[in-house]
Amino acid sequence: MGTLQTIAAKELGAPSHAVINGPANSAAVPKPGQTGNIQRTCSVCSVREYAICAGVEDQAFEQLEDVRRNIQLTANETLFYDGDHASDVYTLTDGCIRLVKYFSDGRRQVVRFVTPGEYFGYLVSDCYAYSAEAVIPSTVCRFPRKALATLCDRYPALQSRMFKLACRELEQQREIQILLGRKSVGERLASFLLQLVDDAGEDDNAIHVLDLPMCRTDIADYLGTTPESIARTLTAFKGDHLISIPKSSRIIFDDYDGFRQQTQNDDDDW
Amino acid sequence: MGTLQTIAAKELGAPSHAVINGPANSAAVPKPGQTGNIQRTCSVCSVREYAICAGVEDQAFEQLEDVRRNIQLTANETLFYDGDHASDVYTLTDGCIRLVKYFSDGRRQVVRFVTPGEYFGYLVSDCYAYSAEAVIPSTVCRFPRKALATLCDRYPALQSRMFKLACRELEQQREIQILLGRKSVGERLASFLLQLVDDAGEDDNAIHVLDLPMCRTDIADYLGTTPESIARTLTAFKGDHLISIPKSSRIIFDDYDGFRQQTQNDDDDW
DNA sequence: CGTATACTTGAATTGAGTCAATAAGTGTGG
DNA sequence: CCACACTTATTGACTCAATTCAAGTATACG
Repeated sequence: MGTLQTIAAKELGAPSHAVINGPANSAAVPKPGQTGNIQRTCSVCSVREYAICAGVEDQAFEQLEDVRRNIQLTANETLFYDGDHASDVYTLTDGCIRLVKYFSDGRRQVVRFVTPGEYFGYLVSDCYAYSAEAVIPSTVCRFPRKALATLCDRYPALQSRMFKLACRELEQQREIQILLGRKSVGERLASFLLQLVDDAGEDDNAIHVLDLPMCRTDIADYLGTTPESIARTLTAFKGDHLISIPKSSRIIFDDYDGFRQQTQNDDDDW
Repeated sequence: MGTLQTIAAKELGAPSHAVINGPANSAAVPKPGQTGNIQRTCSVCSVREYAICAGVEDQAFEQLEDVRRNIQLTANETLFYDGDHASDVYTLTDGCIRLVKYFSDGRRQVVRFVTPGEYFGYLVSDCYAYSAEAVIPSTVCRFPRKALATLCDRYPALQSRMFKLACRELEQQREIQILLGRKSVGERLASFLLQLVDDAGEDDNAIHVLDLPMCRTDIADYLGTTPESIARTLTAFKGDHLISIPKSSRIIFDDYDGFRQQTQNDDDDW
């Protein structure tokens, strides 16, 4: 199963492996595990405050810093493949990653979009159950799973932090399950977009603008539908004066409260 | 319909809360939190070997035993409601529990079926995000969340055990996401049934027989479809001589290998 | 043995998918 | 800056898997 998917991914013209630590290596195609010389320090890390690293004792944090490596990814580059031996855990520093599962017949399910500060790649089993691909140019922070496990043993706070994050992910995952199981395409898309603005938006009074990093196909494969349906539904929202779309990657919520209704109601003027 | 029943039950002022600790109390209606005198001991617990309690140091185990309470549930009884303060974590000892989310318009999504040995109810947030209802008469083991958290602090192995179980659940959850997002009703049902037999079946050579604890409506609400579609799909499988259904709750896999194909193929004679 | 509940089957309807064509971007090189 | 190629998004017409609505049948239970 995993094998087939991996093959499928590769047949689609898989891009080269990730460039690790930037400039010095960027021309070559380094093997995973190779390290570069531009190691960004944690002190300037944009997600320092809410990634795994947050809320962990100083000592643990320093040791985390020691085992970690930065990796740069270009758009659509694959970080790891479904079925690869799961040797590392990652935190996304910058950009956007899609975790995706390929079927042998070409169907694809985007399992999760990872946003900055979130981590991914931890498992019970030995192999990744999905591929990780950069949606846009991205930077991730890599932790060897073994080293992380050792640190978890030594510092229960880290273990507990990872547990909490896993639980939160489980809760999010259930939301998606509900979307996919019981909601119409319109409701799914509305929920999805709202989650994105609400996560991004700090100032509530500001005009609600959303810049989508991912394309329609990615969204469709996440929401269990097709790019055509996504386009149609967006057009319908536009027709109801709920949103406007100055360019395909930007959505402005003209009637934010009205739009919220779309999460539960689909029975309007379809 | 299961849906109406449960909603009705709730609106009518809720069925009595679970009977705690069996026989001595079974006539009365004890309040939650009250304890009875028939406290089954862990030593005879059927799931001792693979529940949270497994693989934990003796000392931690003894303390776990101290904070736990058994609770008996009758079929369709609700253990806790969506939105209740999440004060406890549970392990299912015997029976089957469905975790379910209700929409205001009557739609329902079964989020998970809990089988013996699994635990549920742990969260980051303060309130349960779903209701827990017994599918059939069931027994659960209740641990106060706070006490469990304290034990986790003291015994990292317990923490680590819970983390692993959460990760495994996350993996299962992803499988469901794929089912709901990209598979046809036939594929979903086949995957679902196979997961149940494979989990239950110890002996591989034996005839593959599956006794379903849950009704069609529950299955439909889990797989994002309708009871009618479930019935039709089962009939189709029967027509293809893949299964037989001596009674509605029992499925015999006449052509187990052929049936497995149905998880990925739907392009036969529909 | 009747009544409630769950399950199955049939017929009609529809939301969303498929296929196909057009439009709008995006990037490249002259 | 424009022409060309290429990718991504939108729109339209048609189709179909699955839902809905409506009986009918089986099964369990007091």
